[in-house]
Amino acid sequence: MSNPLSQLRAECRRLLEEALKGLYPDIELPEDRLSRPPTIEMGELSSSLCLQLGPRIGLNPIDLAKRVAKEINAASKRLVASAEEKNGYINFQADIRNFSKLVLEAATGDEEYGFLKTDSPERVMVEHTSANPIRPLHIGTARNSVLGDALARIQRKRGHSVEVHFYVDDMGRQVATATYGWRLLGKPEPSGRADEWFGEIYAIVNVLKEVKRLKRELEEAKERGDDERVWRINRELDKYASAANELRERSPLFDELNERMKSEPDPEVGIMKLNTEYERGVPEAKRDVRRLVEYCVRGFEEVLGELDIRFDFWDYEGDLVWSGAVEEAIEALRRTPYTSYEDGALILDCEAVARALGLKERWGINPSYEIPRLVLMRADGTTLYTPRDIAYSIQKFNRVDRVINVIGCDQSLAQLQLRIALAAMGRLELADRQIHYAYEFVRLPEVKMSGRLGRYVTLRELLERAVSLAYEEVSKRSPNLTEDEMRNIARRVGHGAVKYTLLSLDPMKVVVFDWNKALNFEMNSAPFIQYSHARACNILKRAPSRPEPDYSLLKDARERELVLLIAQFPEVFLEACESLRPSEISSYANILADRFNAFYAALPVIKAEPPGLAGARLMLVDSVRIVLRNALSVLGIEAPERM
RNA sequence: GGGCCCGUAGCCGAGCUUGGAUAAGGCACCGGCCUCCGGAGCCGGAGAACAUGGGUUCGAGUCCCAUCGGGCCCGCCA
Repeated sequence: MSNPLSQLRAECRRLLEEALKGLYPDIELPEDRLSRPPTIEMGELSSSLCLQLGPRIGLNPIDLAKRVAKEINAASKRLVASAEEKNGYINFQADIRNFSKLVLEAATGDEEYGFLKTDSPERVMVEHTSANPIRPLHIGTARNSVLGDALARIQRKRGHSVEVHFYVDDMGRQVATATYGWRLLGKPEPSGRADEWFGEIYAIVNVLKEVKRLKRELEEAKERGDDERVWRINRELDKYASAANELRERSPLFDELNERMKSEPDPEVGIMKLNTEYERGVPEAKRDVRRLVEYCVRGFEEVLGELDIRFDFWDYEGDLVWSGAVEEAIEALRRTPYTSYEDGALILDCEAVARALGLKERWGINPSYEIPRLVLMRADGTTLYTPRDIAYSIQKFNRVDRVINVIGCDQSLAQLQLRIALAAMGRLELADRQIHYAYEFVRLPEVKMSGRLGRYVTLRELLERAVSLAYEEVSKRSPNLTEDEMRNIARRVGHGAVKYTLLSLDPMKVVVFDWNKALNFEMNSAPFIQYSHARACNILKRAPSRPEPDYSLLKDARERELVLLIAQFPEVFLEACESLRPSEISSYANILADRFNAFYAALPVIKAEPPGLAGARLMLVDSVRIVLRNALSVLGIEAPERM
């Protein structure tokens, strides 16, 4: 397992130290992360050490740098060829032969090049997606899935033992609403995609129910002559009426549900009753709700499976309640000094916990911020979402050492309260080892996406469009492929494009969804990187032989740039892993593909003369191939050899 | 009202964790490139008071404070 750039770094560092200590024996050397100079012509690595040290020892930084460079050039070196002062920096030029040999042999000698293994493997859990079952997966939840999947893959490649969990939210009113509607219809088998079919039922019932409620409130407001309220309710009503129209047009279930709900006295009450029965474990409620949820969950499994995103466990919230785990957690909290009863409900004073245990300081929370209290149990004894999640967290740590929860940033407070509850129970160490990996939402250009109103671009729709677009391209560009091959490549390219688009953005930035951007197959996209990979494969396939490489001939700036980039990959992987940022890898892969294309256009490989140069360039191409493939694979994106 | 996050060319966006040289790319726009390994490509051009105002520093897109604009949260919802 090699990290060639770290070897170059170590040598530069040693040369710097020796030179400085030789000149100024008493000098103290600060940390200096050698960085890359602006252009490769200036060298492979550079140090700004003299800029820092110069003023400290009363010397012009440029003079100091010049002296140090001179010392370094006189010393004996292996990977470094020379050092040069420029603007107070010391720029190191790598020894082309030794460094290229080291890098290219490391990359081509290891199919797993770049995936540096940890010395201390841990058990890591990634919980991701965990979308509400009655809402089909859409482009917003896809961001969660793709990020979670990439994080899990990265941790796994790092050598941790990773398990991926989906938390199935079967307890909510939303699921009860869908089940209520399904029962009204006489519980027919779903037609078509189960998750989308139930999603429609949910949206329809919800919208009809809200319309009914608003109409009633409107009458009351009119009677009271509350004009402002009448106006507000009318506005709300408009919103639901237009959503109802959209649903009526889209779904054949609308009219039937509308008809049946008319004879229902109060759907709200029916839904609440079902919800309570489910929590208590009443057999009929359990049977119907579970069946519906399992249909939906299988739908999720299928779409995500298409994207090669898989889960090791599907954890049902209901099971936590029925097993007594939730009750146990609440009971443990009740025995702490931080809870009290208010109107019969059990309350956790989060602010008191934070103060008593110094949590604000520990977790960098603004000291003047007063953390809102958390209701642990309703007056009627039924449970709530966050307390159930507390019980879930405790269970998680029975299995693993570290937890990454990929959950929308709207859950930040709930996730904080959860960790505070863990701390209150004396499990501070668990709270510290649980990360809320937050991400922002994907918005549609005009309206906000809303499952409640049935407004979303489903993930399936997105994937289908991406794949069909990719198919068009493939059939145009590679008409000699068989139908099967074209379909297969279109799938990998289309899915790659969607994943890359979601991964390459900063998770904390709000995304406005745009078909053109999501289906961009040009620069800075998965297809662009995949295409570069296919080109590399093609050269290797066409090369009649592999001449003995003469690495000293890789003198062109484009070649040096590629060698350096390849050397960098292990560090990029490590950084992406430690900082939990898959976009490090996607942007790196894009740059590597970009530079490879420049190299490809300018310099011949197979026909390069002399043969030693052809051999060295073939090693370079093979290294690029391996690194591009590995970078994509750790993001969950495939790299076809042809496209 | 309080808290968290975001604000970089017409548009999209990297860089901010760990301050350092000329602020990367892409789209759109303009001009070139298939006698040579795949044009989903390459080369060149034009386009930026890094939201605003202070501060720290030899040095700030990056750190600190304030202001403005946008998103999210502050439920006995999930």
